[in-house]
Formats: sequence, structure tokens, C-alpha cells
Amino acid sequence: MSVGRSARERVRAELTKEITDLARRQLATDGAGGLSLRAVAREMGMVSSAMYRYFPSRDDLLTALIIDGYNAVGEVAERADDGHDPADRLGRWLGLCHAVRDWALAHPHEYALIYGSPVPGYQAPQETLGAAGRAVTVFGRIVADATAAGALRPPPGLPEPPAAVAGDARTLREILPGETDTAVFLAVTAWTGLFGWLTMEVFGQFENVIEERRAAFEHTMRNHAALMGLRG
Amino acid sequence: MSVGRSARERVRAELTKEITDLARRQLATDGAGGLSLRAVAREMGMVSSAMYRYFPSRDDLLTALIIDGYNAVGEVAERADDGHDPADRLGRWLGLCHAVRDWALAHPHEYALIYGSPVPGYQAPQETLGAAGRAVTVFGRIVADATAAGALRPPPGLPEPPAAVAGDARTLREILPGETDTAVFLAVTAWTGLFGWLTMEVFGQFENVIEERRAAFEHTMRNHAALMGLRG
DNA sequence: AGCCCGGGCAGAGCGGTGCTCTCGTTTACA
DNA sequence: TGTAAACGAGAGCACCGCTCTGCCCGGGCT
Repeated sequence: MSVGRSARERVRAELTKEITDLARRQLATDGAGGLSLRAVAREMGMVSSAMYRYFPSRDDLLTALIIDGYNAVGEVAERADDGHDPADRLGRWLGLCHAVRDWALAHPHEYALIYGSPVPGYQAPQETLGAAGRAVTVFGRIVADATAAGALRPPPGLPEPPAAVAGDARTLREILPGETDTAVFLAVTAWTGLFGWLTMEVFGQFENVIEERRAAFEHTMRNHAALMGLRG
Repeated sequence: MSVGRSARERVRAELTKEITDLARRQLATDGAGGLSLRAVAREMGMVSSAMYRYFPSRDDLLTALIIDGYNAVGEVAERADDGHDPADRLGRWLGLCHAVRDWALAHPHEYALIYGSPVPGYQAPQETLGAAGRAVTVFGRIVADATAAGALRPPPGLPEPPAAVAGDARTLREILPGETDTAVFLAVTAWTGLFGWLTMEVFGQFENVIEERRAAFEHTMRNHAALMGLRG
């Protein structure tokens, strides 16, 4: 991370970046399954075995790309929220949804890599967790701001969270500080709903079913906002 | 499908079934990426080239498994709904949710195959569409029954569907007959929410975040029911 | 009854993959 | 300056999907 101390470390960092860049390009065109260490090496004018000086295995290269992906969506989410009037919580929620959706549609393979089927024997290492949390942190801030302003008023007739989930609500309050159990799970409902839509859209489940996807998406996210009781 | 006319056709049908069975077992243990024609052939005491008498390519074998998967979840959904008092629409909705979830957790790789990242160059053929619709048809019937009985009363304060989505609402009324545009998209919200939760749970996104998953899931699905206005 | 034809399987082989091991070279550091 | 670590090349292993060829054998037609 620091400025390359030695020439060797500098060229190593450069080559590592070149590898991930080429791999990301290959990922974008062929998907995770088509990512080939040999192809990356070929494109760099190197031999495949040399790759293993930089990434111990293909999975480690994938891990690097996964972390990059989480950071990309996290940054998109943060930038979207920075551009909004903090008091306009409904606008911030919709802006966050559109930002994540735009990124997902522009990078379907990267989206699949981080939110889709896990790769075969691959176990997400701890390092991914930090990056994975950036987007949801933005969401938590919006909800918390709304609550603090008294602008989170869910409709009547909602079910009571059962006692069993109280512990999970406590965990989730790290992301959603100061929320009641009811509000915590309304937020979970909205968040899973957002990614449910995105997964179905990116993976082609809406083909021949929903065509005006942007409008339908925004309306669905407005439904989620209404369920949370997010007022403008 | 019909009773094997000649002995040759009968043994062919049996071998085809044996191949898909072995492939499904391999799918369950290694995932879609680990599905190997050669391994299936090995396990059958045959040579890999012989597989191509039955499936023109690995992707065609995958297609067969995908159709099987859609039919499996469709059957699970239908059976769950048959076992419920038709007038208990909230119970039917929750039963449907739990049935699909139980199946997904029991067959994570098959779930990933049909609802997860699409496989590399694979394009879902038309044949899958019929099987894919069985589960959502059950859902549509529950909502339609509720509407017919006047038991679908969404809470106040919901957004109006924009004009742009009217066409899609018309398409979706094939599954959700007699529903208003508002109700159609509330149903879409619930359905995408269901699969959003399932995808995140099956793909491990709830690790270390939500532990009482069954209770939290049911509560989330009750939230969706409340948004739709599904009364018992 | 005899023939023949086509489905079924085996084997070899092509080009590709991830990954390992060895070997000579280059670089950084003590 | 000497040494240990990093580096890249090359050969090779086991596996993959897929193709082509050739043999066998059973069922259907003459």
C-alpha cells in the first residue's frame, strides 16, 4: 500500500495490478468460469507458472476481484448518498437503489461474482467482510437518520418480531443503530428485497415478463420504502 | 415419455435417467462447475465419448438438470399449497415460502443452478419456461384467491404505479388475474423479496449476521404479507 | 434365413485448464 | 561481496469437453 520501497516491490505491485486488471477485463467478457490464469499470462507475455508468484491459486485471484467488486459497489453507494440532500431520506434510499442497480447492470459478471452463486470450493475469507459492508452501511445510515428525524413511521398492522430473533436484531443494530426490532427487520426486508430484484434482473429472470424495468424497479423500491415508513 | 416401444428405446431411456441421476448427485456434492461428463461416465463404467450419444454437450445435460430443478421446486410449492385450508391465505403464503426455502436449503447447488448466476455461455432454452412458472403460478393463485375473497387490503400510503409499468402489469395479470396494478406490483415486491432472502441465505450472505434464520425468514415473509395486505 | 444398416461403445487424440517442480538468473540486503 | 530470496521459463501431471474412427451386435427388411 505504501509507496514502493524498493524497485522490486514497485514492479511487483505494478504486475499484480496488471494481472487483476486483465483478469477483471476477462471476467467482464467471459464471466467467472471463463477466467483463465493461462489466458491472463498469455496476454502479459508471460508463462502460466509465473502467475503463481503473485497469486498462489486461481481462487486467490478471484478473491482479489471479489474484494474489488465489493469496494466498487460500496463506493458507488457512498458517492450516490453524498450527492443527496441528507434530509431527503426517500430520495437517498431511491438514489442508493438506483446506484447499486446501475452498477450491477453495467458489471453483471462482477455482480454475479459477489452476490451470485459462490464458486465451487471457494470460502469467502475474512478480508472480504470489510469491503462487503460498505454498501449496507450507507443504507443503515439512511434509516438511522430517518429514525432520528422521526421520519420513519411504518404503517399499522405489521407483525411483531418473534422473541427468537431478538439476538439477531441486537447484532443488526451495529449497522442500524437505535432502531426497534420491528424497524430492524423492516430494513432487512427492504435490503433483501433490493437484492432480490437485482439478482432476478441481472440473471435474466425478468425476460419476457417485465420490460419497463427501471420504472418497475423504482416503484418496487418505493413499495419497500412505504413498508419501512420512510417519508420524504 | 411414452412406454418404451422397442427394447432399444427402453434401455436408452434408462441410461438417460441414470446419467441425469448421477449428474444430479455430482451436482449436489461439487456444484455446477464440478459437473464432469467424464466423471459421470467413469461412474457408469463407460467411456466419456459414449455420453454424447445421450447428451450432445455438457450444456444439454445441464439443461436437463435445470428443468428437473424447476419441476422439483414447482412440485414442492404445489404440494405445500394443496395441504392448506384454501381460505387461510396468510398460512398458504407462509407455507409456500417455507416449502421453497426448505427445498432451497436442502438442494443449494440445484437452487444456485436455477436461481443463481447463469452458467458461462449458457442460454436458457424455451423448454425451461414452462417448468419455471409452476412455483409462481401457485403464488398467483393465492393472491388471486385473496382478492376474490376481499382479503387483500394493502395498507394506506402506498405509491401509485407509474404509467410506464401499465404494460408490464397487463403481462403479469396472466399470473395474477384480476389484480389492480398496485396489487400486481405488491405481489412482485413480495416475490422478489422471497427470492432475495433465499439467495442471500443459500449463498451465505447471512453468515455471522443472522443466525435464527428460520424465524427471521418467517417474520420477513410476514412483513411482505402485511405490505400486500394479506389477511388470514 | 440371410443380410444389412444403424445405434452403441471404445479408443485415440486435440486443445485447453489449474497446478507443481526444477533450473538458471537477477535482485536486495547484510 | 556473498548469500538468500524473488523471479521467470520450461516441462510435465492430471484433468476437462469434445471429435473422429472403427468395431460390434441386434432389429428390421427382403
